[in-house]
Amino acid sequence: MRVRLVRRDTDLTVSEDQLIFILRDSGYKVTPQRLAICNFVLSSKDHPTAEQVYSEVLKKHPTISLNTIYQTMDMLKKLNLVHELSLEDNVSRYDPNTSIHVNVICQKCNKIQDFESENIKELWSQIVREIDSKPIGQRLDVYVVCDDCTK
Amino acid sequence: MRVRLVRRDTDLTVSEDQLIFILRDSGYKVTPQRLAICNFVLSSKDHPTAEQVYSEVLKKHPTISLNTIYQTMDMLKKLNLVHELSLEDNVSRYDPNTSIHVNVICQKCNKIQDFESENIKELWSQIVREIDSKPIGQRLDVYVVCDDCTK
DNA sequence: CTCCGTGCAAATGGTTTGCATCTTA
DNA sequence: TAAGATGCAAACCATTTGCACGGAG
Repeated sequence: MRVRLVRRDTDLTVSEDQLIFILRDSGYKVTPQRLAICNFVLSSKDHPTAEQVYSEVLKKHPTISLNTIYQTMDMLKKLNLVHELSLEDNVSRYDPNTSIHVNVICQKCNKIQDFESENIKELWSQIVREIDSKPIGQRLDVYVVCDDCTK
Repeated sequence: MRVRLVRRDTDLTVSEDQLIFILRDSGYKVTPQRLAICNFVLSSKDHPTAEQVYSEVLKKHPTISLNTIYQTMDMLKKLNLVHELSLEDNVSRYDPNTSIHVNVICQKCNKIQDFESENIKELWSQIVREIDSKPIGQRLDVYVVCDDCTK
């Protein structure tokens, strides 16, 4: 029997109030730019690159710079609110899904889809148990050719 | 009970004769530079960067260029004799172990250790079975702080 | 008022490209 | 001898750095 898998349909995004608390609590200042970047990235169902975050946030903040994007992504990484995925093109994607899941990545177009399930988490924990080390994170990729690219 | 895990102690490296056959068979010409690069990378227990391959091969081929390293690594990728691992520093490492295994990666120094076992392969195949796609590859990372960096 | 964040510009550095020369088959 | 490989140099481009100004606390 095949388990039906859904892609992250539960919304794991923190609310803006929660976010503001986390930032202040960690010693980061709350600025309109940071909020705009965080709102976009943390609610994204995609895995945007810095450039994609930039062009999106640019709509509301016409003077924002890529520098600020990178700094904010660093902050989000430190707060463990996003994971960074470096693909073979050596461009980083940012994933707001920080729970254990599988990235299904198209080898042609680099599109990424997340899959998670309790069963995957259980099986992965068995794998980790075999390895004699204290894991502080993981990355599980499956490479495919997606439907669009198969055509 | 903990399964004892060893790092790739079986030598999976193809012999030079096999390699030469594979290259010719795939339409690639056999050159001294290619053989030197392949010999080093394919027998490496490490996960060298292009720069590291370069400085190693430079000892025997003082005029070799980075260009040739990159081209040869592309060839090895196409022949599925190495996997490319892009880490968060956006520098590619090359892994001659192309069977299913876990990369144990130190977050501080980026050192990589491979772990493989039959049990891991079995558990991973169960995870893949859950995902409705035809995998053409995978990448399993566990992030740790290695012993050296803990000190 | 102080420190941190922002944004502009310049620098960095891994990787790619163009091209003339050389080598393999 | 023709197609492909090499090596030099220049280009590329994602990311980082330096720094003066501005806004948050």
